[in-house]
Amino acid sequence: MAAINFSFDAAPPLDESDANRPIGSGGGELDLELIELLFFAYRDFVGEADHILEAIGYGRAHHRVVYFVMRNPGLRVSDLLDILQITKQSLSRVLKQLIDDGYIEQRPGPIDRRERLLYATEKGEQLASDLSARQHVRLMRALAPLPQGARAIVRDFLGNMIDAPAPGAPVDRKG
Amino acid sequence: MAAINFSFDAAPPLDESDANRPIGSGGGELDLELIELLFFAYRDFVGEADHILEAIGYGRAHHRVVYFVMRNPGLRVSDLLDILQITKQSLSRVLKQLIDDGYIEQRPGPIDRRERLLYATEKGEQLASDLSARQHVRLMRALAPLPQGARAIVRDFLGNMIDAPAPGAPVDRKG
DNA sequence: AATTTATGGCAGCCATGTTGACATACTTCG
DNA sequence: CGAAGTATGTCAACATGGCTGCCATAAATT
Repeated sequence: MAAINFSFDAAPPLDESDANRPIGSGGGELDLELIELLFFAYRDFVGEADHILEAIGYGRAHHRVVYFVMRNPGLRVSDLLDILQITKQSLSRVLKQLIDDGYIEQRPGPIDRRERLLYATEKGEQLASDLSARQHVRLMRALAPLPQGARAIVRDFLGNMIDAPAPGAPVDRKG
Repeated sequence: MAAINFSFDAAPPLDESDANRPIGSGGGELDLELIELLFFAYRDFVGEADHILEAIGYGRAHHRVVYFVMRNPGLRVSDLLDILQITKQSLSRVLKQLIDDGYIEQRPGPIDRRERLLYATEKGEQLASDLSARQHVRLMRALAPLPQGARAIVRDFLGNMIDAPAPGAPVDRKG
C-alpha cells in the first residue's frame, strides 16, 4: 500500500512551457514520460473504487458491467460484449451475479423477444453512482489546478486515443 | 475485434468551449464522459502492444516489468514491487521468465550484495523499445490535432491523477 | 420446416493477482 | 562472534477474470 510511484528520474528533457513535439529533434526517442504517467494515473484511478467493491465481494468486472448498463439503459447483451470487448462467457459470469443480487434486471425486447434488455435497478444505480463518485472527485482534483480549457483538451486527447472514435465524436481543434 | 466503443449517447451537457467545471451547477452530477473516455483510451492504449507480446508468449505483466527495468537500470527487486504494486510472488513468476529468456539480467549490489540489481539486456532494451514505440505513435497521433500546449496539460492532468506524485514532479499551473 | 440469431450454460484452460510459510545469503548490531 | 534483521527466492494453494469449444433454447426469418 506504499503507493510509491518511483521517481521519474530519467525524465525526458522537456521544458515546462512545451508544446506538442515531445522529444528534442535528436533522434527516434519516445515519449516515455506520458506512457508511464498514463500507467500510474490509470492504476490509481481504477484502484479508487476497489474498497466499495471489496465490501460486496465484487471485482472490477462487476464495476464495468453495472456502469455501462447504468449509462445505457436497455442495452442488449451483445452490445455490452462489444463495449467491453470480452467474451460471452466472461461477461455472463459477472452478469449472472449482478442479476441474482438484484443490481441489474433483464426484460425481453419489445420487438425482438429473444433479446434480453438490461436495466440497472435502483440498487444498481446506487452502486454505479457510488463508484463513479469517487472517480469523479479524483478527476476534478486533477483538473482543478489546470488552466481554463484543460478539461476540453483532456477530453479530446482521450477521445483521440481510442481506436474507433464514436460516431460524431472527436475532435480536431488545432486551428 | 469490432472495437466498437458505443456511442456516448448520454453525453454530459457540456459545451465545446468549456472550462474546468464539468457539469452545470444543477446538482451532484458526475463527469461520466471523462470516466468512460479514460476507460476506452486506456483499454486501447495497452491493447496496442499485445501483438508483439503474443508472438513471444508474454503478457502485459512481462511488458510492465521489462519496461520499468529499462527505464530504471539497476533497479532493486523491492523497488520494482513498489512501482508495480503487486506481490513478490506475482513479480517473481514473470521476472524469472524474463531472466531465463535473456531479457533481463541480475547483478549483485556493489554495496549490499544481498540486492540483485536488475538490468535490461540488449535484447530486453529492444523489446521494451518495440513495445513503447507503438504506444508512442498512438500518443503522438492523439496529441497532434490538439492546440499548442496540449501535451503539457495532459501531462499535468495525468500527474495529478496519481495518488502520491513523484517527488519534484507536478504541477499547479493555473495562475 | 429449416435456418439463423440472441442468449445462456457447462467444462476446462491460462495469466496474473493474492497469502502464508519457509530457505538462503548477507548485513548490522550488541 | 553470535543474534537479529533484511533482500531475495521459492513453494503451495487459492481467486479473479480473461479465453475456447461445444451444446441448448427460444424466437425470428426465410
